[in-house]
Amino acid sequence: MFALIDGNNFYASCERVFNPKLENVPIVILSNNDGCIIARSNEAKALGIKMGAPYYEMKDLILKNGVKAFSSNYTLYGDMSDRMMTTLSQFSPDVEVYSIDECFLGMEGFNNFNLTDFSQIMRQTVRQHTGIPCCVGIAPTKTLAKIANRLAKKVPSNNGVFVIQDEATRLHALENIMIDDIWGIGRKYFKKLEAFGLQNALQLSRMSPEWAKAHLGGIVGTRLIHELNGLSCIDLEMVADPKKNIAATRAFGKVVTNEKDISEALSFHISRAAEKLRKQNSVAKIVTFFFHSNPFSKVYPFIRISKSIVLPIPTSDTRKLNDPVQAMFKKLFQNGVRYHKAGVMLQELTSASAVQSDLFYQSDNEQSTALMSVVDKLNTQYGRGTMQLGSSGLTRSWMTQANRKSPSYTTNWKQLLVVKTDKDI
DNA sequence: TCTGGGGTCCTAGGACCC
DNA sequence: TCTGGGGTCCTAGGACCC
Repeated sequence: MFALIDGNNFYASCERVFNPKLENVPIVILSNNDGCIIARSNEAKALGIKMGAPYYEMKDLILKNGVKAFSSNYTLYGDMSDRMMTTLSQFSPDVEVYSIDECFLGMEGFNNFNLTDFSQIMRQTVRQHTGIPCCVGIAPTKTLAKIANRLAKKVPSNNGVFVIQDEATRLHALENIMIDDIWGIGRKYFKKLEAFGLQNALQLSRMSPEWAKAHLGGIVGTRLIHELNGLSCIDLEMVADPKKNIAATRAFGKVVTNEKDISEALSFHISRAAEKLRKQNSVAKIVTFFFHSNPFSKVYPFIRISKSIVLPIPTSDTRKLNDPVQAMFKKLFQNGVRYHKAGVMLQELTSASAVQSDLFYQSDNEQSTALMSVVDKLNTQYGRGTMQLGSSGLTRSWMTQANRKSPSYTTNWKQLLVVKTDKDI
């Protein structure tokens, strides 16, 4: 059996933990650059504010209804996530942190437990330790656990918990889940399945694995049918594999036209990506950079420039990643374009401890490794950007907008919550 | 005016090997 | 007239997830 625990409206709930005035008030969280709506409280959902919608399209609705909008505060959400996962790991030795707000627990050996009561205890403990409300779904496969979680959340009488333990419950659950609510069915497959006359998960579960193989992406579809029928095909992944790609990309806070700004942005993004790279103790063989104009513009043409550079020897040294990119960038930059976004991707990552040496080029030497390690330590201790490449710039007029960000209550001494007594008021 | 960022896995087809 | 069997690697593209 698998349990899936999922924080309710996670980002919105994180904001509420430190600002109780937001309780029962509609709130939305905006994407980077305050562009799109990426999380909503139940009240905001009820107003018809759509997930992923551009903020400006929803602005009227938001102002009219007193909806509070926040820039995303990933420092806060990441730390709250850690707290939630730490709390949950007390309940089972087998933990898979699936995303910032979700975690699977292995329920092997819990046969003699009343799983519904157990789930309620988990919910209460997470709420007490972190302030985050969550729901629990338990079932014999991960896909069914996802479905159980959905029903725990959707049907109020379930009190935030749903357990699929017997055949009758499984059939009942499947019948009450629409096709597009199934884990692994996205927009395209939804359309396709609809065309076959399929509406709910029960109908899909009765299709043959061969049919699924032909119509739902081969092995993926086959697995999905089995999972719906209670045959577990997707294991718990308790140890996160190192990333195979690392990216750092951002839209600019305003239209950028000049070479220097984009050069700075690329240097800045390379520094961020290299930091992530070193954190997982990897080195990169390929660095790709790109910059482009606004793909949504109806007035200006979409222009995208990108280039992949194969490094002579894999590295995690920010300078060795940045230098060739800057050199190539100078050759590729085009004047007269209204640029919107830039980014870098690191690819073909391998372990830093197993770098193949080269007859002509030296791998990262001791000085290089030592320098990067000092940079990382200083930036951890004294804050991001304490040490940086000069080429990342200082004023950064191109920087992403975040005009509605709440304080980093749990990770920054200067932004701690201040509790006022009656006297203060 | 204004539209995010970061990932994964799978398949098909081509080129090539013995 | 008649032309095998088994495999790898790479890339582009398509789908999905949060």
